[in-house]
Amino acid sequence: MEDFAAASGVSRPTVSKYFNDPNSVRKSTRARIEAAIERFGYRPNIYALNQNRKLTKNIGIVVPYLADPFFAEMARHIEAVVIAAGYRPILLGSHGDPAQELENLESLRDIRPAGVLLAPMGRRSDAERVRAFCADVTTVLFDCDIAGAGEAFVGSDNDQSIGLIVDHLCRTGTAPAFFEMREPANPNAIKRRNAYAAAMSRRGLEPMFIQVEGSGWDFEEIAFRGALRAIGRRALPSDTVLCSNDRLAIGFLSAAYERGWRVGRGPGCALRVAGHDDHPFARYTCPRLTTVAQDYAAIARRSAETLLDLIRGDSRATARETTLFRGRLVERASA
Amino acid sequence: MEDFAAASGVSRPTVSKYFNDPNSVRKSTRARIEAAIERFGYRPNIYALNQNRKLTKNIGIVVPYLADPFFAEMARHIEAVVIAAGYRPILLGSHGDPAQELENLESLRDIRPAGVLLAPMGRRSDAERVRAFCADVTTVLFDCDIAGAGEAFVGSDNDQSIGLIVDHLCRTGTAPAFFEMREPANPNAIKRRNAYAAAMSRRGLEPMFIQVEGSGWDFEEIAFRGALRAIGRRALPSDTVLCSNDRLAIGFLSAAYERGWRVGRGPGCALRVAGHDDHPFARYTCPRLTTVAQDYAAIARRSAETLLDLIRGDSRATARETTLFRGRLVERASA
DNA sequence: CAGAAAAATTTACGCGCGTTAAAAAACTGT
DNA sequence: ACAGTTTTTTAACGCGCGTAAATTTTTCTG
Repeated sequence: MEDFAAASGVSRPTVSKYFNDPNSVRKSTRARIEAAIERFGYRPNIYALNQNRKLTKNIGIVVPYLADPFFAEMARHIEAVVIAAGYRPILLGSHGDPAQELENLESLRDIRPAGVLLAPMGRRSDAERVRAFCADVTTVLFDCDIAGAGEAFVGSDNDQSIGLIVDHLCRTGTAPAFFEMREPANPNAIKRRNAYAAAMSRRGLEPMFIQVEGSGWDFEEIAFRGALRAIGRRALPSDTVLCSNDRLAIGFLSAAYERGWRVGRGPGCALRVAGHDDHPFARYTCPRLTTVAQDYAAIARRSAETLLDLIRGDSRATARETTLFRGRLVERASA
Repeated sequence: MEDFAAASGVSRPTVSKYFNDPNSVRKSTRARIEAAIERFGYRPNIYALNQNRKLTKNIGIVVPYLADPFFAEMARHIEAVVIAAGYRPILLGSHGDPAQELENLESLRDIRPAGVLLAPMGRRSDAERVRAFCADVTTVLFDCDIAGAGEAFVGSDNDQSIGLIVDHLCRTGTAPAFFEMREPANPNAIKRRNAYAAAMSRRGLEPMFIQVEGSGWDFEEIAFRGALRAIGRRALPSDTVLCSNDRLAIGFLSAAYERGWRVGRGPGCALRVAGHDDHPFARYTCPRLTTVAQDYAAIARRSAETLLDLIRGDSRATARETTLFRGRLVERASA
């Protein structure tokens, strides 16, 4: 920057000032600096720069698993909002590993982020240390909540969304059985399980569970194997199956097809299958998956804007806020 | 670090030395430092640290689109290799935007990476400026080649893999038509098109193309719409369709199902569909997708190790090397 | 125990910047 | 052309570290 300043005939502090806000310097000097940029292609080192700024423009985004299109999509939305607000997103995936999650948070400290948007891994997260991080860095959680961590939480209203789809399924056919992992790593899964049970109870019906074994992030495979066995044993308690999430539904549909069970609501269909989330691939399953959409855009926008408000100091000191967005029924062919 | 050194009763340069290589200090001082780490949880700031190291341990990884599970999966493999080698991966996705691709490369400069692994976006990439970057930073390309850019390229042998699947399809039924985007952004698509034409020619057959319109990264949607129309018009030149990649195949299968065309090779099937890549979701389509697998692990390993060799100076000055891995036929139910 | 070798300390500079305060220069209106 | 108001420059310090050379301390060898 020293050399660049000399080359552009301006002092270094002025150049620094320019990069901090081009409008803070006189038009004539701005022109000189910009001409020099054109000539030499100089740009300040963002990391050296962040070392001294009192407030950086860095926003960390941490998701549990980038190879899951749900999180990839969510991250994509959030990054767009963050960039539009003039901040700099740093996206980190934790590969489904709680240790990596902590490592990601710790490494974020080094860039002194203005704030962090964190989708925790869930039950496997080290809640204690996540809370400790949130105490130091302004953080907003999304998708998955950890009690007492972060300044706010933005997610989906599982009660409402599960109610919605159970409603739809009951209205259009047999009451659904609930297909899920026996020991899900995600608190949302627990909430959905309970929401399902409650929805059934409201109708005076006994909840029916199909629980499959498995752990890790290979949900489709877990569901595929589990469904294959359940269908093989003819152990389905209902001809309608509500899967705890779309990735499980994708595996389930694949298994049903494999077994020759026609899925859908038309005549000749043996089974109805529904999911939850409106996963990017849900529209291309066979048949196309009926599901309840999480509002990716709204969750992304709200969580990012909540964080930005906190950073800007517009809404300090208020109590921890929880925002739950309603799901939207996406009626396709599978149920 | 100053304070930490004082607290642990050791000088700062020694602490610095310790973090550079714990074995370079005496056992007794190592113990004192580690005790202090235990007590205070100190860790050096990775960015400040990289500012002065002559050689950093940073490896940049840039892929065109993280929301595409193919790249997410590839990145996952590469990160694992890089970490295992004791380096620090920095993963950046370009959101399908050439400008973002350049921005990612430029921002990588700021962390002075030891090297970069780049999967270029393809024809839309700014080849000139990518080459300029590669001239400054040791770079290995993977998945998609740009002539003259980087020290090496690692990818798939499209000739071999397309030959393999065409072979399989011809041996087990009708010769395939080739389903693709009319103007693909990816050079691999062009190679596959040519490989298909060549494979057909070798058999004395006329190549048959089904080309759909569309641009961007929403391949499934493009294929879905295109296939819907092609099937609707009964414009399929063959009862066997080879898709240029699995994402197109996923869309195609969805459209075929929608139209009530049974896909597979058994009796009662109207259509066979095959893909290319062994996309993470290819095993869960209905029917499960026959495809030719790219060797994710091998490509990841080879590209990372080629880069690391270059960094370590084991193999400088040699000519630009191109490594193509063979595809592996994955015979599932769809063809 | 002396002497040699190894390790640690001291001192100092550098990376690429932000930031501040005081001094100098460049503009504004008249 | 002048006082008054921006803007810029100068000078200096700081961030959190790596690194190098010279010096001192510790440890090892016999």
